[in-house]
Amino acid sequence: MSSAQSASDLTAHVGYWLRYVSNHVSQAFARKVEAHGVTVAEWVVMRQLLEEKALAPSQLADRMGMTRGAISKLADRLIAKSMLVRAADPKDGRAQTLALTTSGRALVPKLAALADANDVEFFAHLKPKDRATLLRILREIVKKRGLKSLPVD
Amino acid sequence: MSSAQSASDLTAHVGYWLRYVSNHVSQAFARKVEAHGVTVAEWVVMRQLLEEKALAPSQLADRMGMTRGAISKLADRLIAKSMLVRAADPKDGRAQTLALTTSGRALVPKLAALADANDVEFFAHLKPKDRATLLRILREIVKKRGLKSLPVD
DNA sequence: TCAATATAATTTCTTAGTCAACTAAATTAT
DNA sequence: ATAATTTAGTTGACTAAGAAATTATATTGA
Repeated sequence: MSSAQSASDLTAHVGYWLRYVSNHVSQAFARKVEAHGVTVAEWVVMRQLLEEKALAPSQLADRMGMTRGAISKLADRLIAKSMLVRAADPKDGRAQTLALTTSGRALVPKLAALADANDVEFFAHLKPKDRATLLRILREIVKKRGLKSLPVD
Repeated sequence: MSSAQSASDLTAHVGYWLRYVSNHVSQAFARKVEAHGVTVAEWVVMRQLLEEKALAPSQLADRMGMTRGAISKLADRLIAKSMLVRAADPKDGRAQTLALTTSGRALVPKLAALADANDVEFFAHLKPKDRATLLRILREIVKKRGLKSLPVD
């Protein structure tokens, strides 16, 4: 008869292992991009802007699951690093638009290579079938649970 | 001929989907425990102490992948909430030991129930075989890559 | 023995986020 | 036409973390 209260084993939870692996993967990637002077969240913004040319802060906030305040400050930092420019929207006096600078655009492929390398580092050793299954299950959860927006951190 | 620089699709990365799902799961859990006035990291500390009776801050830091400074402050908060007590180690004048109070011990099973519910919410709909495969793959990555300590957030 | 070093914990400073209050511009409704 | 409301973005107060400096105690070695 143990005196321990009931509290099921933490490691029985799928969420535990998911967070465990995910956090290690993210931290490893953070260390890689840090060498180029940007954070993971900053990288995601830059990556979005490579595809979209220019976006409103509010659109970035929605896509990334961050608040507008956070994007506002994140943009300030990237502007200070000469990676981004802020411009007034001529159509709407309230709106701003964010776009990559030339040096910002030049950095994205370098960071993308680090993202590729990080994924290889953690997942390339998986058997192709397992890797496909993992992706399928994760996408399935997103779809079934109707998850929206990428919470970057 | 597109003018876009090369930067492979973000969503091709396993790490992307892993973080996407993991962050949603963690945030959902954070909202649940918040109602009881504790954070996820605080919950993990309390959960550890239910099993171990008492631990040194340094041991908690190692297990959780947090710095000693972070544990020091986290313990302060839990002590302020009357969930934990700090005691001097009689053997070593430098050392401290952290243990649950009676109310702390009483709260753990309630939080454990929320952790169970959260896992059900996100993963119960999976086919049993998929669920088992997911767990196996995640544990395999931890083992193969020699990942240590839980980075809580 | 007692000086040098190592270890445990805390504190200070900085960073990056949230939330809520705020400012300015656009839209809606009277 | 203009008052009320909504929307876009920024700012300030606060939170929780990490890194480095600091304090106190233990251990090692000359």
